[in-house]
Amino acid sequence: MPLRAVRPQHETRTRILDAAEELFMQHGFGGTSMRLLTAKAGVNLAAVNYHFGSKDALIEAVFRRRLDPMNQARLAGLDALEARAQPPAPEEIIRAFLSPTLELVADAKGGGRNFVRLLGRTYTEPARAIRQLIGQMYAPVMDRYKSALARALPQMPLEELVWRMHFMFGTLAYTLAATDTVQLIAGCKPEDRYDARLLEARLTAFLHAGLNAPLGNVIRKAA
Amino acid sequence: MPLRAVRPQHETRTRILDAAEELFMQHGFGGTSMRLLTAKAGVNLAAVNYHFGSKDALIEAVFRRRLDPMNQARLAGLDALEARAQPPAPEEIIRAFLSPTLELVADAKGGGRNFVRLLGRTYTEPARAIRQLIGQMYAPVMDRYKSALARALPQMPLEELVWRMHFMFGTLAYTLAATDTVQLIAGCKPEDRYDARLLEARLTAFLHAGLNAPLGNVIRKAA
DNA sequence: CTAGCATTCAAACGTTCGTTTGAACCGTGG
DNA sequence: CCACGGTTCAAACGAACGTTTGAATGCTAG
Repeated sequence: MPLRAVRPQHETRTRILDAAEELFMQHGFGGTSMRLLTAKAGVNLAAVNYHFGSKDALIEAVFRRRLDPMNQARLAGLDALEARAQPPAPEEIIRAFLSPTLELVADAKGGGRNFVRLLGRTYTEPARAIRQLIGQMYAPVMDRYKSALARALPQMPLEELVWRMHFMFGTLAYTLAATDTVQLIAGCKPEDRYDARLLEARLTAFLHAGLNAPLGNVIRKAA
Repeated sequence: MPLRAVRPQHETRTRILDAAEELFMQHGFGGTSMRLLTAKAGVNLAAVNYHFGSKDALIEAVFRRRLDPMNQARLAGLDALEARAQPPAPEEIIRAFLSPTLELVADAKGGGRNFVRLLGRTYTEPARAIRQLIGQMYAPVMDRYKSALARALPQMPLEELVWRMHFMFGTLAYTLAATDTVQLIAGCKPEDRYDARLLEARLTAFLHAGLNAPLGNVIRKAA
């Protein structure tokens, strides 16, 4: 069993996944044809169906390759926080959730940045099957983080917490997608757009403040 | 010049716009075929090309019908705030921006809710032409609100303000899209999902806190 | 060396897409 | 009454799509 054949064995798969990640980010799923995709990957048109079965299965593989490790890291980060003596602060929990994503943002060469932008867009994907796929992959993570935040913020009604997590998630998703549709980011220094450390500091400050916003108005209106 | 013909004159156009709004929201632009669209609208297949010229022009018309009045209302709201004696507070500015959108959320019958969800998704639309269209329609509004917030928060660096506006916009967009990809909203009372007053209270509290988050960490990291 | 297997390849399949065509329809003004 | 402009209609157009096919290729094991 020679070793030299181990890598090239899956090289075509990897080339397809890399090309798909970038093209899906640029043009969306429907806007990326198999012909364009295989041409960019430098493989035959039939290679996608041979290696993945179908275009839909390729889409799923693109997400699984990045999202499974990312969410595992999120769970591990929470495990580490909860293993300590004192209970984790809300801000620490937010950071544990954010950092696996922001590590990908910092990874320009490996294509992680492409994937993160793709992911940000996919949260609002119309195709039901894709939304379901993402939802399934996130479900255990969201459960754990919801419980952790509920323990860290015992004074907050669970329903309000759920909404604020939703807001936080939206901020992250939109920031990552970073399509600059509303031409805001155009007004900031370009080199800051993908400075992961700076972005993390800005996001954490914003989200932590939002999560801990006073409850007064909401409770009064909800009553 | 008989009056009875004035309304039916554009009935086909309206029927197409209504059907397009709902189908684009459900299946996206690429996922909505002209045949499905015209069937739902109860018009002939060729009607879209006759009345709008092309599918792309129809997409633009769908957005112009709702977005132009919405952004005009945003500008009018800001005018009203700035016409008063004392300068407007940041929270008031946020509310002036949010309320035209939330009025559409409350409009279930007229299809405004459909449009708002469509809009939330389109901020992250891969197709460049559509993003540009939305960006153009938002540009004057964002300029005015950026200036207003900068005056209301003189101590905040402009660059930081731009990022926080970006975060705020993301929160709104994702909340409106409300695809529940991450299965969070599933955990809240269903009737609250479209209670515009409740949503406005929750959003305003969250966004106001985020906008006024302490600057310490960011400035230190940026130095 | 050869048989066997995984992979690659060019070509074609049937379907669906947005758009166009030219005739039919119909209320209105001359 | 007729003729005309705006509108609707069924039918067809060429292009692009995802997928399938069957032969060619190249490495591996016996």
